[in-house]
Amino acid sequence: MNSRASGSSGCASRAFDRLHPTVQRWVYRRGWRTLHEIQELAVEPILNGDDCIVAAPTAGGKTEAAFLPVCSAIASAPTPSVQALYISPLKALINDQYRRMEELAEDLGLPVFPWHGDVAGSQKQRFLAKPGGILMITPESLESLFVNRGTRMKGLFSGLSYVLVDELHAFIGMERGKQLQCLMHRLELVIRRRVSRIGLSATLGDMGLAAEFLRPGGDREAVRLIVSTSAVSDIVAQLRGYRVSEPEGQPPAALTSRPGQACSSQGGSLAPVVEHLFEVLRGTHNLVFANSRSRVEAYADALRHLSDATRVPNEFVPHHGSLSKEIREDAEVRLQDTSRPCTAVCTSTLELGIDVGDIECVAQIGPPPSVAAVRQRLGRSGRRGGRPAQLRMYVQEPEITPETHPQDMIRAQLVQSVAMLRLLGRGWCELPRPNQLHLSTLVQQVLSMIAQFGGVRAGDAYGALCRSGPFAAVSPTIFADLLRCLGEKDMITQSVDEALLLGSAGERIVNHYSFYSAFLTPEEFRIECKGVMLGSLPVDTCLEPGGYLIFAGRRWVVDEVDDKHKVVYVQPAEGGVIPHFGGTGGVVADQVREEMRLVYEVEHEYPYLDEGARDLLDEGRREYREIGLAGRGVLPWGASVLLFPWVGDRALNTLTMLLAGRSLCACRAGVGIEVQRCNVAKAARHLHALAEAGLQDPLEVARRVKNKRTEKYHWCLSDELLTADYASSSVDAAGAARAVENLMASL
DNA sequence: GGTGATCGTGCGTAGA
Repeated sequence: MNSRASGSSGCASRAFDRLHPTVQRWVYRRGWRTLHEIQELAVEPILNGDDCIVAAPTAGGKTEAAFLPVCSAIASAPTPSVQALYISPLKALINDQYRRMEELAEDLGLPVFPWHGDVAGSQKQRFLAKPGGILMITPESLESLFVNRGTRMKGLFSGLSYVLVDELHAFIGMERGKQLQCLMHRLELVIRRRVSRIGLSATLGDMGLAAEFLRPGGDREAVRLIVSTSAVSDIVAQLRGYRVSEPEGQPPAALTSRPGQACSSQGGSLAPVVEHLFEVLRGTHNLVFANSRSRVEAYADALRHLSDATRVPNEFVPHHGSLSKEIREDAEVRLQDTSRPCTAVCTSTLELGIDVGDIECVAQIGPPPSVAAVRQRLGRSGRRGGRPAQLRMYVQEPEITPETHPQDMIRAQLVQSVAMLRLLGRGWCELPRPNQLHLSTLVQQVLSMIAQFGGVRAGDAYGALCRSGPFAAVSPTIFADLLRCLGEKDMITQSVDEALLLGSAGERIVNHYSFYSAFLTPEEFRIECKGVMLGSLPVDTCLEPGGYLIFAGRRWVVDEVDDKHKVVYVQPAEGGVIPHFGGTGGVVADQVREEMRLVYEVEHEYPYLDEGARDLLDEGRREYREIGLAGRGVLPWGASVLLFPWVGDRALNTLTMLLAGRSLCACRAGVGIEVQRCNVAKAARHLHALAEAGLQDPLEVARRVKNKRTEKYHWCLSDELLTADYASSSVDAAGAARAVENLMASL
């Protein structure tokens, strides 16, 4: 934290005066001359006990903005129970905040307890023996307290005054976010009163939605929005375009090589981008976001190879979620070490949480997954000294041949990147989808409530979780159906006095520690070399003894595969294949596709494009016109018809399902839909019929989808409930209707 | 004969 540059004498201000004298002294001792704007603004509403959202750029002093008034309030009225509960999505963040809070809390005589999976049992016992002050915890550990200390919850939290949620945006719209809302609500139910909630966030697309998330069903206006008005530093962006012989979307598994040979990625499609990264990033500290773990491995390997070939020390390290904790921490330490340059090639692991030090430049390879992600990633650069944030984007498009599909000819990846930069410039970013049922998480919460109380009446569970709780979108009928399903799977039983109890399957699940998380993690192999754990790979990866592997930025040969213990033993080698990590595609928003159409149709120059990118954009626009897309969305293509309605992925998928439901051979093709064995007249007839039929029932659409089991407790649900859950999360009937309208208008 | 394809997060207790 820097000292504030200000000429004012001391910190005197109305807000400062309201802080506890010990907190004031702590602020003086840090050498701060003034409070940050956000800290000034937060004091009053937090001391009033209002629900608040504190939004400010990274390193903008948000944590102090919340903790200075919170500590002031609770230090004046000590109780023998937790007074402030801090909830974080990351263990690393808890460790970080604990270190930052320790001294202030000690001055105030407030105990602070970190509590997560890596915290020693003895420390947890100390808290349970003498609870008080501030508890810093993950949602999963809080869930474990409800399950294992159900009867003690009231005593532990009876004096609770504040709940703080860090990185609020990381929860909104996720299963974990629904779980968090339940935990906050169940805490209030157990102590029988409202507790002030404070959400901390850097990136929020819509403050109203964030307010609704923080206090679901409450009055949005009652949530105080405390937003920093300090200018976000300027962005210096460059978008470079490349033509490659293989499409960028090529499965990375194709990047293979034999021992002694460079990976084909070296001479192939990665080469120009790798050479440019090598040239401009060496000598400084940077982050390169490569979108997938396979690509992180491919680029880290190629950059290491180029360093070796030019006989310079390698400055490039990989960082992603499948690498071991040790390898990731090594990369983090190297990144923070100012004495020697380092560039991390990473996935979204380095997007939030961990302090990455002073970053010169953020590079993005391929179109970013969302505008929100670019915003978050950019926040990692130009943090100090008011320098503008530096963004370098790289897009690779395939050479056009007679076989090239129109979806590649219009250079959609490049145009999507431009569209996203335009939206970023306007301050827009994606919103989570509201009103999702989240039935998998509801299953978890029902089981957790039974464990908490040793049994619960169905009506009480419905009241707590749905009627007055965060599952307001769940009707009594759906809830009753869900309980019936749980009964059939022996997850729950009903006692003679009608209380719900855990069944034998339910007992087994609730009593295992894996119960506490709301999300699912696939089974994995551990990758080990000479007793050192390198990381993990999904079990469906084909690994055979003698096979080569690129992992953790190095090359290996497989020694032995231990199927029983799920371990793969490897040794250093010269050859390698980029492994496949699995995963399903992301969701592009409606606004991004609409913006793409504008980029095609409005001849605007973008000064941040390099020659290659300008060339590709010109070519994309020319092809867009030549294949007849200007003002038109239905095109003949050989024996097929292509549809380009310029809507987001949910709407596009819904329309594809509706067309398939009319016995058409429809499938997604890039940013559009391909209908095989079809002509324009036939497509027009079907579109007309869909327009006539009006808005489709999302349940009818979802019913036809086969693989709907995607979340943790989906296996407990009936087809009908799965269908309802899928419809609420993935079907966009209104969007599909809009898509049909767009296409009809262009006919 | 075949095919596409994001990431990330988390974890008790009792007993030896």
